[in-house]
This record gives sequence, structure tokens and C-alpha cells, in this order.
Amino acid sequence: MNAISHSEENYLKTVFHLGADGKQAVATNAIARSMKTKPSSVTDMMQRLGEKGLVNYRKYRGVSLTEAGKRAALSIIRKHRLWEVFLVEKLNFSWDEVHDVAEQLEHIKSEKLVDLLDQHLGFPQYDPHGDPIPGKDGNYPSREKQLLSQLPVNTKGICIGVKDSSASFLKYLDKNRISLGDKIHILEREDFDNSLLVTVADTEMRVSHQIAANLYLKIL
Amino acid sequence: MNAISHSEENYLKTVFHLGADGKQAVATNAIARSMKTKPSSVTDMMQRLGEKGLVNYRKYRGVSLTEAGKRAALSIIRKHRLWEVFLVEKLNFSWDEVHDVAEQLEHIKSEKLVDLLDQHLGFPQYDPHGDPIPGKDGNYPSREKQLLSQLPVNTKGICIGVKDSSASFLKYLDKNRISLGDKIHILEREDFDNSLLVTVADTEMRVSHQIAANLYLKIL
DNA sequence: AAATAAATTTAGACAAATCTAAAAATATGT
DNA sequence: ACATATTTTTAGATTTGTCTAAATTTATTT
Repeated sequence: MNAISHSEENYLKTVFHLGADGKQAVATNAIARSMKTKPSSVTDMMQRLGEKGLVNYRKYRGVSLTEAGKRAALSIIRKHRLWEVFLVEKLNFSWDEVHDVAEQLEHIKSEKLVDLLDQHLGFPQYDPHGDPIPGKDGNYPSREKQLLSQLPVNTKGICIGVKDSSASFLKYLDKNRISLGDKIHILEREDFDNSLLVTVADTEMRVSHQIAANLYLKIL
Repeated sequence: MNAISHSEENYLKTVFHLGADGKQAVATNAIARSMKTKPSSVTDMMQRLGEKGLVNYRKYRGVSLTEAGKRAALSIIRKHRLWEVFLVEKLNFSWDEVHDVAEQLEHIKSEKLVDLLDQHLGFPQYDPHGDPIPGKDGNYPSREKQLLSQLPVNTKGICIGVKDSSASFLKYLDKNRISLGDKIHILEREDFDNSLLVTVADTEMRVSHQIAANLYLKIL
């Protein structure tokens, strides 16, 4: 019944994200790269998490989350995303500034705090980047969504999320007046550089492949 | 220019409180007792904080805060108290439940977060226990206040704070309908047990010395 | 003022989380 | 399939924050 440490929580979260939301096994190196730490540190930690029953660890074979590990990861992600909503909706942070602060807030331990925060925010379903917020009970709503870059010409959809939520990408979207909820219509694809001509909320513009490969649409 | 660690912040805060708001030197043992740690751990930490220029440490002579240490302590206390206001005002925590959560939240590092939180709360001057909130610039407003137990019969005042902010004391106050802002009139003192007969918001009641020694009044 | 008590510090150990360097296992290419 | 490259693990060291036990300093008492 040992508590999960700050650091352990970060590893669990990473394993969850890298392993397609806890479904696949993840390589040691991938975790190290993603967390900017060394593979040897990852090995140490995975052995510890294995002993705690939070991951399935087999030497040289990578790790996957156990049910307990998945539950723990979802709880952290839930907190992270609720705090992001708070920062944007209540404190007027912009969506490109919330990540680092939420990264700290997600580790605060108090079930009551999370419940009351959820209520205060009106039980939001999505965070400011369009990612779904796991439920208190651990259910994780997945929505059908597709990358703009993978859709055929003439598709119409609603922009519902971003794949990359780095500050630089989000600022780029702001500058180009692309927001979640906007209606997007794909007019043509340029074979040369894979850029797209689209309308975003009825404004025509050209978006690079880089951009299109990081925007999620719900097809209409 | 080393950052101040979570643990170092807790020690600074304790030295501030035990040393009459950073004015007096504090003994090693007092710190250990207050933090439920061992004197040897305190010595270690005080030597480290001394090297960082946050406390004046002289072997066997106790420690006091330097100006830099005082500034750091006030910044943590400011965050603690702002978060307490948030928890009570925005999330509907009761005043006896906020301490442990605020103890965690006070360590979140983001100047922007603190500024926007302060604004969101309407720049509050006092926390839910009546303690003043240090300013962004480090100024620490002290208010004239006196313990109910130390005032003569017939004094009238407003209840403006508590000395002990333990959950059990605060719950006791709730149960007896004593709140911050209430007008208190001292009717008589019982020599036998030092209890007082008072009116609290026009309701007559008897309060024990224990209670009176933990309630701060502003004399009218 | 010497003896005793109390407070404080030092020395050495430990756990967590990390690192570097070297060894071992797995994967890849021709 | 064998040599080479890549990935992963182990071994040993480091830092932070803590502890216990012993030594030292300061305070108190008679």
C-alpha cells in the first residue's frame, strides 16, 4: 500500500502516453528520450514499478501498464487536464502557457480537491487542447478523430484537438486564427509539399503538412 | 542562484513562524519538534541554508533568517494563504480542511500563477483564519490584535483571527457559532478556571480559557 | 565551581532518484 | 549466419534528505 511518488507518477504517465493510452508495451529508450533521462534510470524505475505491481516488466522486452498502473496514470492525467481547464477558464492563462504549471499541480494529493475542482469547473469533458478528461471512476472516453493530414480533399470537419501541444505550435495556431471548434473544409491538396488549401471558419488559407499533421478533426 | 527545494521551503517557513515572524533566532530543537523531525536533520539543513545565505547559522546558537530568507519565507506564506482563500471561497472547502492541501499547493512554482490567482480572488488581505496575506513585494501587514484571554472584563471587540488553526479547534468554533467578524463583549471572568462569560454576536455564552487563549480580537 | 542535565553537532548509514561507464542481450545487414 | 550496431541492464558513484548513536558544547543545579 506504498504511496506512489512524484517521480513514479511521471513515469506512469509517460508509459501510458507512449503505449497508445496504456494499450501497448513501451521500450526503455523511448521512455528515456521522452523524459529526458537516461535509459539506466528508466530500467531502475521500471523494476521498482514492477515490484509495486504497476507495470509488467520483462528484461529487454519493454514495459506495459497493469490495471493498477493504468488506473494510477488516468488519475494523474485527469488531474492534469482539470487543472489546465482551471488555468485557462478561471485564471485566463492562454492555452500555450498551462502545461508546465499543470505538470506541477497534477501531483497534489487530495481526492476532495479534485472532486470539488471538477464541480467548480462544471464537470468539463475536454481540456483546452481538446483532450478528453478521464472520469473519476477511471473511464477514459475516446472520441473518433482523425489528423487533418490524413483526410481526403473535400472532407468537412470540426477542429477538435491538437496532437502537439507545445507552446510554439499553439502560438502558431493563435496567430493564424485556428481554434478548437472551427469548421474546416479541405479544398485541395498540393502534391509537391503536401500542404492543404482549406477554409477555417469560412476563411480560406493554406496550411503546411506540419500543421495538418498535428490537428485533429471530427468528420462531419 | 540555486533554486530552493520543497524541503528547504518548509524549513524556512517554520523558522519564520517560530521566530516571531522572522524577527528572533530559533533553537534547533524547537524546529525539530515543530516539524516532527530529528535535531540532527535540522542541523544539517541549517548548515545548508546557511551556505545558501538564507539563514544566519552559528553553531549551538540557533538560527535566524537573513533578508533573503525572510523574502523566501514570505513568498511561501503568501502562496499558502492565497490558496487557502481559493479553497474556501471558490471550492467551498470548510476552514478546517484547507491546511494540508494548501501545504502542498504552496510549493507550486509559477509567479504568473500566483499573480493571476491573487487577481482571481480579488486581492484578498486575509486568509480564512484571519491571518494577513503578505504582498507580492514582500511587505507583511501586521494588525493590532490581542488574545481574548488577555483582555479585561467589559472590553468589546471584533473576532479577527485564531492562534491555533487545527481542525479540532476550528470545528469547535463552528459548533459554537463563533465566526471571524463576530462582535464579542466580555461580561465577566471566572477566577476559578479563567473561563469567560461573553456575548458573541449578541448571544451570551461561556468560553473556556483554552478557547479564549486562541482567539484574536481587535478592540473596538 | 564541579557535577549533572539538556541541547546540539558530528559521524556514519540508508533510501530515493539519478548519473556514467562497462557488460550483456537483442536486432540488423550483408 | 556471423559480425556489427543498437538497446538494455548492471555496477558503482552522487545528491538530497533523513535517521541513529556517539561526541561535544552549553545550561543548570547543588
